[in-house]
Amino acid sequence: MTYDPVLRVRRFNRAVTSEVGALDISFLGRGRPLGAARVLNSIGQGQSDVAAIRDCLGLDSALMSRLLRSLEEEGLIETVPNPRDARRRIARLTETGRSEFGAYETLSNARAKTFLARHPQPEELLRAMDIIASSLRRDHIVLEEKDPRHEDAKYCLSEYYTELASRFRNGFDVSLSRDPDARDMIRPRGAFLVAISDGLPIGCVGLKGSGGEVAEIKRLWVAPSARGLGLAKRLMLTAEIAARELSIRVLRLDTNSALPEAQQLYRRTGWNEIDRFNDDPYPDTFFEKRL
Amino acid sequence: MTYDPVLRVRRFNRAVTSEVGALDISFLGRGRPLGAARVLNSIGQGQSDVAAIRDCLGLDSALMSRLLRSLEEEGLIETVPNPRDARRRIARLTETGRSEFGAYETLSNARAKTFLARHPQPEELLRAMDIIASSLRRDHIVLEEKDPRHEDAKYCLSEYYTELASRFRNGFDVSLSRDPDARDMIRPRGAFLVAISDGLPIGCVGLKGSGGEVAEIKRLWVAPSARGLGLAKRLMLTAEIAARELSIRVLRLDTNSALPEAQQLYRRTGWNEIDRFNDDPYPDTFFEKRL
DNA sequence: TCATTTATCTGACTTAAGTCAGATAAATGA
DNA sequence: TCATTTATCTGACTTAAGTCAGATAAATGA
Repeated sequence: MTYDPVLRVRRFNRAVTSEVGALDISFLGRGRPLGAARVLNSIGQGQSDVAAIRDCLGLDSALMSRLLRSLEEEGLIETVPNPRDARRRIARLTETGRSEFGAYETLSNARAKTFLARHPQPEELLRAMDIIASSLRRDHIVLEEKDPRHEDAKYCLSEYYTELASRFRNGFDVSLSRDPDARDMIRPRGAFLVAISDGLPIGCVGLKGSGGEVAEIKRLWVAPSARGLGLAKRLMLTAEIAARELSIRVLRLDTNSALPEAQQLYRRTGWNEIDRFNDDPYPDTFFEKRL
Repeated sequence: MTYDPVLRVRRFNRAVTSEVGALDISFLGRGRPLGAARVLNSIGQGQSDVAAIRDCLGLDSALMSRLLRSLEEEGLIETVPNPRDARRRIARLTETGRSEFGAYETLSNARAKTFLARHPQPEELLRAMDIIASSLRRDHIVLEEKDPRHEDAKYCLSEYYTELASRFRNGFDVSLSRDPDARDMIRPRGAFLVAISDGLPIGCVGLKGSGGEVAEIKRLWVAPSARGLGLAKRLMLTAEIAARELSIRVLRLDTNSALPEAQQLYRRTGWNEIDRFNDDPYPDTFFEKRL
């Protein structure tokens, strides 16, 4: 029996909007109207092209111009013409602007911390928040190629190992598995992709090359909060594109029947089951795909 | 390994606020400023005391007065002095106002439906929304005494049976259990409490009386989305208060060791284990509490 | 009884946000 | 080359929201 979904969505909306004081990135308390604070924040976040900021905040050009002037008068930003198109302007923080932006960041972080501290079961709440954020912003998930020793990659891998440990009947110990050398997953031999959603790493895949025409797909993982969004498929296809760029002709992978949804994905996307091709203790099923 | 919770909360905030067009109960598209629409909505929702509306929407009295005038001029509401205090006023919808309020409701429902339809895995998303709404609004959960045959009570009971079926080794069939007569859970013999959070039933408990000094606690259930908020304890204590009002001196209950968190609650709140007092096939542990 | 408090209302403001027309200067493309 | 397009800016507005002081009438309580 399912309670009316429409009622549940509206209840969520009411809860979120009524707690807006705690949730909203509201730029109160620093004596500056919201509009100006939002522009300052965009610039601090790394956006510099005036037209891009205007677009992304949905501001009218007249309003945008005035907000920039007011931030300039406060000494927080400076604008210079774009050297490649003198009609356009580039905005950047001054030293004062940087410290003011930092103050907003500190305030936002503190607010998020207080918010969590006020709630029992913060871990449960966070998991739910992750699901909602990943789903709402699913069209803004970006795949970035990173060094497998990068912080975000290491986070994904550690989550991946934890998940294998909980799903394999006899657990999982990475030291018993053939852990690929990081250099085999960096160009020109291979690649390592991390899916980032609004700053949070939510998935990864490794392309482990050997220098030859055959490479392996390793470490395909999608965060529980981001499942069902088609992300695994996207990671695999992006890894295939990277493989083609590296002149790789044949891809192989090993997997375990304790991960049926992964096998289903491979079968549906042109992979064929082949004989065992290594003596790693964990996998029991092997696939190949010719590019 | 846990990713920085502060980053995750802020990511959620960005996602929710950037999707505000889909989420916010924004009163656009009916040619009326937000302030007036919010007041109309409050009145439509059943609030009538002007001061109460002002308080709950956080409006200044001057602003409130003007918003009421503008709604009156549109012919949507009428205000009359409160008969018990002629300084206060009571606002209510006119016929036109009722249909205009209905239009907002239809719009909000349609928007919620469209929102869900746009997302893959809506059930997963709804579960996460329930968790967040219950947690954010945990101080606004109300316990209401209802007829166990009421829609909300029936929903809670059906969820309760589903949960028992999944947690008991051999499933659960309510027809094999001693299902209490509804009249035994209605005053003056007993009571049935439903916990409502912003319109959604999220928990229940039954007090099954016999007309004598001994009564039973039955059907204690808390929705998965509302666990960890202390709701079970609150339901139990409220049931005890009802029992005292009905001159009940001894409470009994039966439970199953497949529900360890329930047993833990009973032991921590003054219940003592006793011998089996019925031949119901499901319970294996029995408790008593003297009031 | 009567000073004080309370709820609502009115007038006269301010502030933030936003709109619209038109100016200016640079880039674009037939 | 030169009409057209584009990005930004300025002036002159409007609208929504909100503030503050004071008025009015009813309720409250020593």
